[in-house]
Amino acid sequence: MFQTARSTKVFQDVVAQIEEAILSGRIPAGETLPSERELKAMFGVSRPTLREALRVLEEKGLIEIRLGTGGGPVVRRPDARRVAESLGLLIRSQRVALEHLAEFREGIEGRVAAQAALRRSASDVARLRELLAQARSCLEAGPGRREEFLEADKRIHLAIADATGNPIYQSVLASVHENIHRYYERFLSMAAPELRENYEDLEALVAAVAAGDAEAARRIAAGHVTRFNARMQARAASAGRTRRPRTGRPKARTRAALPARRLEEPRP
Amino acid sequence: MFQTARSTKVFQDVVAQIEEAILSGRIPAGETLPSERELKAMFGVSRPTLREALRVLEEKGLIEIRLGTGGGPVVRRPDARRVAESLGLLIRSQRVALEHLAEFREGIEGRVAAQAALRRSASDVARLRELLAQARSCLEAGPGRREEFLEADKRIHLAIADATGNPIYQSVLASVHENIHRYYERFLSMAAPELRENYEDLEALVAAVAAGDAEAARRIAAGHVTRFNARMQARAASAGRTRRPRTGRPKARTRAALPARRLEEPRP
DNA sequence: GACGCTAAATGGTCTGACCATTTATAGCCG
DNA sequence: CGGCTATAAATGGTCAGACCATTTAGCGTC
Repeated sequence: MFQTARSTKVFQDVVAQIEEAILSGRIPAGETLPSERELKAMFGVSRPTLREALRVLEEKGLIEIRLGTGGGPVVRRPDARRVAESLGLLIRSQRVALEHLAEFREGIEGRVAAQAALRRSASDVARLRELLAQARSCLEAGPGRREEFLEADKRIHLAIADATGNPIYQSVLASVHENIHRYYERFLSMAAPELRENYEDLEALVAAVAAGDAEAARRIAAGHVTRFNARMQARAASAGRTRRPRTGRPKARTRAALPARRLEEPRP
Repeated sequence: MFQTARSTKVFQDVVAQIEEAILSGRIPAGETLPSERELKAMFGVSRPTLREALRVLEEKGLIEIRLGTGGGPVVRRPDARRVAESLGLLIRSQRVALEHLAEFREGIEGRVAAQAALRRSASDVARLRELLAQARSCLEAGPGRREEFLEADKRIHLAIADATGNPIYQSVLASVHENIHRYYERFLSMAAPELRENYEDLEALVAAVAAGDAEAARRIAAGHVTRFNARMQARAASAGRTRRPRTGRPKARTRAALPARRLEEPRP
């Protein structure tokens, strides 16, 4: 029923103590922790052990390690990137198909647009218009800047999420877009008429958000995403079967032969 | 514009290579990687360096390290726990307020319920009814099992997310519930009438999902969550100001004095 | 055949040294 | 006197080899 209370691993104890000190606010963001040599003495552990602990804290986004004189472990405030990264890992580990991502996005973008319309500030609107202008110039520049257009499209969606003022929307939507663009790029449409239609959606969307018309923003965003997904899924279908998520967990316990070996030159 | 391509840190290179091997599927989940001593030879690095890399991979949820003979680094499939944890870190570091979490949940639960209604299988329905019965018995047992009732409530929501068949809904909703219960537990209502109302919502929700009535499911779920949030926020307000997220980033660069020092006995 | 013990494989930790990077500072030159 | 440069010091990054702790597989005994 219960696990052994005290962890047997020293580095976990170090992680826990430093994490607690950071999360409790005893060590504020921006503060530099003592150097590794000092910390090792404070905790009574060896340097490799301490470094494992620092690596874990770094991976959690709680500290950032700077080199050189005056460097050291600096306390950070965790941001949305960690959430996006772990969500991305989940998606990449082949448990999430394109349809899942698309469906999820459809569910969320409308809501985000509506909230953004209710809360947008003047600077949000200015930023959106600026991005829209960028997108337009990319579009009119022809095929050479189509990649850039898709990037601007993404930025507009993320700027709308920012306008909601809700960091959860920001990180979740960032994760979704990040993963759509990274792993399904080959299915994004580059045909001119479709890109133009896309652009017109965005223009209407920004207008609705700027006007504070939540219902219109919701409707336009939902329609935009639905069409976008339909096109992408059509291309995915014609390009062959989309990989389906696997189920179950293999129980094999053989040793894996790690294929690549790029770092094989030992130092003299 | 560009960063130096090759990372200067050896352990990052090791992380990247193993991560790529795992995510590309070359090493499937369940497989055990070579032992540390073998890996260190394969990559041409020292053991501490290799171990830092393994710690990072473990923290990412990509491997799990087992002790003893036949142990070693075992490839895992990342699950929602990492997402929930990083979201929790975001919340605990005071950048996410209760309102943000509540708002996000309101946006997603209706959609989840509707999708579940469209796709639920017989076994999903059976599981929901079972959980509902548990919740009811907890409710009728009186105050002593109210914690348990809230737990059952959570499980019902997660079971509905399971029924959608979309792993993104599952992990995102799991993360939200996890964090609501961990960090806002003191604001959850324990009053009998409210719990009963909660239960009745759930009963109606399960009925709608079972009947395949997506629109009803959506409406009931949305209302349920809205009421739940309103109650929780009322309690939070009366218990004092909800902590607001801070903005900006302190730039102070002094050395922090780490207060605690529990591991101070050096080994003999 | 069931049980317990032993040994081997594996991760966990320590020590101390040296290398690489960054920045502060002192000194030089204009 | 001011600005630039070279040097040194502080700090993280890496290495090497050793020993301890834990777990399991395999063997032997009952």
